[in-house]
Amino acid sequence: MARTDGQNLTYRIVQALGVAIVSGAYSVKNPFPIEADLCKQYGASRSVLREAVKMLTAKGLLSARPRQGTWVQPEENWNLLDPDVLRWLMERKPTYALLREFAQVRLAVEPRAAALAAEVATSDMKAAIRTAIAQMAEADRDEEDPLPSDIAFHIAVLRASGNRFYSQLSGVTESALRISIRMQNRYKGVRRASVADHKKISDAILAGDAATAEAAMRYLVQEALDLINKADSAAGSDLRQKVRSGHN
Amino acid sequence: MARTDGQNLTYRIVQALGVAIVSGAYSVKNPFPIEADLCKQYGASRSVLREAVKMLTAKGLLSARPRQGTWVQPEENWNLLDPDVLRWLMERKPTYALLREFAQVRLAVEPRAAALAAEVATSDMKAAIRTAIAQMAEADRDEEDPLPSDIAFHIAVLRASGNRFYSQLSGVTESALRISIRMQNRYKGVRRASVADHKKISDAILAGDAATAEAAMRYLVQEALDLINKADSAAGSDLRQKVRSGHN
DNA sequence: AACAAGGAATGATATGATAATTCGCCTCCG
DNA sequence: CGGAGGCGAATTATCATATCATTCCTTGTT
Repeated sequence: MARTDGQNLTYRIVQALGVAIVSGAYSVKNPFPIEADLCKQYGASRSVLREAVKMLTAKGLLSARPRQGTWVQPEENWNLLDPDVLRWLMERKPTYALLREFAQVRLAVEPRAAALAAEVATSDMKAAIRTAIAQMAEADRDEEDPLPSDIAFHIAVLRASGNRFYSQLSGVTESALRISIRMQNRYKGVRRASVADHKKISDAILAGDAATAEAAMRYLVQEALDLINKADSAAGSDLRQKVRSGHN
Repeated sequence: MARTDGQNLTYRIVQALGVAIVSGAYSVKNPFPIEADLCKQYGASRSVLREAVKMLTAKGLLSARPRQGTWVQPEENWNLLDPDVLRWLMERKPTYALLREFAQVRLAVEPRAAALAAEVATSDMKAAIRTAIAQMAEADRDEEDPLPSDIAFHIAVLRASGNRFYSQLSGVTESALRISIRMQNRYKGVRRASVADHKKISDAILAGDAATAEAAMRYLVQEALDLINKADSAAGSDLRQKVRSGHN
């Protein structure tokens, strides 16, 4: 989907400004520029620039008033659950704190989603879950990257829950899961066990066993959360480099 | 906060179009108009109109291309967790399905938030929780509307969790909670018991008892979910009139 | 010192023109 | 007859410029 994928100038500016904002590039010392300056900086007309700013305003990142200029909103007003915002944050500032908080969201939602999926999943949805598991097993056998199928599994479960908010999280989740799971997979021992753990969830869902599915998913996500906490206490809080140096 | 609160023309149009879109006003039979027509319809200039459309695009409601025009995105692409989008949906199309799905989100998140709050809440946050409970009890005694303090309580707990995503939900939640809780409160018997139930959660959080807080919150929200399911099976699926006829 | 008036900075709105994209039609060639 | 290529039109994207509205800041008056 990727609504802000840089086709046209406006979206490229949204992207650039969005990343700059969540990276903390603007502050009291370096306030957000006025329209005229931004136009010069990006070589764009006022229309384009204003439209970009409006999109960021719609995501809660900016606010503007005549004579007062445009300014970055306090972080608590950002729409963290907007796919773009979360992606910008995860790609540029994947702090342990953010990963942990996101893992807590997963811990809250994914077990419930698994339970619901066990109860209401359509055959299409079940097929998607089964496929993801099969590909995970295959990747594990062939020593390939299990990340894509791992993500596909979690997204399939969220969708299969039949809850639109949960499904929504799958979109939000994509980029966050990528970083989150990659981190988890860097521990080979954990990875091997992980395939079996995922299969257990899948089996329970396919069998319509909500309680088992919920418990198994809770175990898996709790494990991810524990790993983040462990890594956090073992290291600093900015893991940009560590994550990027992971394979692929 | 209410970013689209109708101060200027642009935001008024965002509001009007947003409501129209989520209400299903546009379809194959009645496709989304082209810029020129919308300008005429709202008596606005192209700049303003394009900026409004861009904001709705940022929220996942619209998409546009040269020569193809602007069209409404399929519902699964809407940013349901955007405060504006959810508010528009809840105010115009509060179907039982949507309320149920939202209650499931609450069921997933709020117990965890209560548990976290018990562990990490600052004294400020604890004070907010205590205040909300006190006002709830007072409203109950004086036969006033317990809705505002009820909402304040749930929001205070979400914030006290220290998890930014949970806090985020409190903003998203405000309008949804309003409809959700109002519905719950229409049953007087439930309401009376409800104050005690809330107090139990509050006490556990203030005492730092995470497990009890979590269980008590789960019970409360599960009750809300059950109520929605009960009402759903007893009635049709559009409850606009019923909710509006509730007191206040 | 308090207050009022006016100027200036900045976003909000309006208008008109041009560019880019893509769909549908038409023509011309095979 | 069919298909490829081109041409025209529709629609958004971008640019440029002008004016309005809001509000901060200065300045002057009492």
